[in-house]
Amino acid sequence: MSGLRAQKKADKNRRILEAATTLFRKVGYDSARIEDIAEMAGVSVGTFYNYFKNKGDMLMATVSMEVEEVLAAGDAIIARDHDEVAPALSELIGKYYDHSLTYLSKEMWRTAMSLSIAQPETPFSKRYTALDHRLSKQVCDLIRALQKRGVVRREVDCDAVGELLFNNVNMMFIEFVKDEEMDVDGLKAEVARQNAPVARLMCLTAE
Amino acid sequence: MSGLRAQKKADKNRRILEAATTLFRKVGYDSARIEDIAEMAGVSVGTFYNYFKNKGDMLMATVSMEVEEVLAAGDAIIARDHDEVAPALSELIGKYYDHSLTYLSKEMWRTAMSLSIAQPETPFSKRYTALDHRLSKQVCDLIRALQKRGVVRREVDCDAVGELLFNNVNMMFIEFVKDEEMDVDGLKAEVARQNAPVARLMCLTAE
DNA sequence: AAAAAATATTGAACGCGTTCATTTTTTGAG
DNA sequence: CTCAAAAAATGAACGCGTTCAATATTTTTT
Repeated sequence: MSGLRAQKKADKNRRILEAATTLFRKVGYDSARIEDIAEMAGVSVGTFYNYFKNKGDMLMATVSMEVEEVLAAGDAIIARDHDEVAPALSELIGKYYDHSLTYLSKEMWRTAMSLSIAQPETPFSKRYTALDHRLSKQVCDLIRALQKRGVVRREVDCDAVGELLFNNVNMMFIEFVKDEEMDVDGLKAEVARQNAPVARLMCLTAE
Repeated sequence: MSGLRAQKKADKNRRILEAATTLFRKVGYDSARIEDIAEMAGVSVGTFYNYFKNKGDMLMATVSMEVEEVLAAGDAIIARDHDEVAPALSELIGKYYDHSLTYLSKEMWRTAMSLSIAQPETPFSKRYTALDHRLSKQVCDLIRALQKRGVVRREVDCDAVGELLFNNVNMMFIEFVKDEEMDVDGLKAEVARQNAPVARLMCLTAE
């Protein structure tokens, strides 16, 4: 009979997570009170805190899901053969941006980023940072793949350029979520413009 | 005598600002309570809120001072003649980083950045973003100056490259303030490595 | 100078995330 | 089945940023 406790626990975990994501989407992260989440999940406030370290930790589940999916999609893009630098980059980056609002609103992204900067020692921040690094590495991998195919000059340091480009992608994403007016297409266009000179200079063909 | 009110006001403003910055430096931003700041300034909590919109707004004064100074120093660097791209970039960026901890601690930077992302509609965030854009523009100006001198290829889009490089500088600075272990020299070295390929490709001489 | 209007100060109260001592439920041994 | 120990649930209480109705002070009007 010893599965009872574990089963209840799993059930509550799921109910709380469901309630939280529902409320975050409905009223926004800030306006969703722990009390409301707990009530919707049918537990007390104290129980919420037995299951999650704090409110911010609830976001991480969603952020993780988002980024894991986009990483998988990115791998598929890298695996294909590309004959030009700029279009390959645009495709990968475009995938990041297109997918970004699938599970998270701009407000939720702002909160997640804000938390990861404000409290870098928390598990939340560390997981967030780790996901960022995997994305950065993926851009490096794309450049390297292009170099292997002879599309990118042999002497280029792929990691250096990849990190540079990704950091720009990331910073522009911050600008994007800070501005409710800005849409994904505008974002993609701006980043493509910023990438263009580097993409061009990296090419052998542009010689 | 109608100057009485204005004089009292200016005096209180100064006292509150002084108390806040003193406490921020002494015990950190989070641990400095409004109650303590108010007490040290010899006013009530309510009065604090008559002078400042909120706690975060107090940071902006310090951030502004910091960035204004660094912008002035940057202009002086750009005004000089540079014969190579990488060293010129390193000097400007190095100045940004070297100056960054003059008035603000890493924790204060984290708080400022975090606030500017979390609440983009506040005056705080808007002023912060404006300062960022001026810094970004300064990097663009440096590239343009190098291009005018014939050090950078004529066909390069200076704004595109400048924004790209600055966004990397900024993102790396976020990593820097998130990591209490990291020192300025390590930061500068990493950014120089990331810049190197782009700097090299931009050069005419590397042809 | 007194009264009225304008402006500034105040601190108790509020909202909400978080904690923790107490109570309730579950478990396994005898 | 009984009961003591372990685990989980609970909600009142706390901390701190922020608000606001009441009070005090300064300026203007007469």
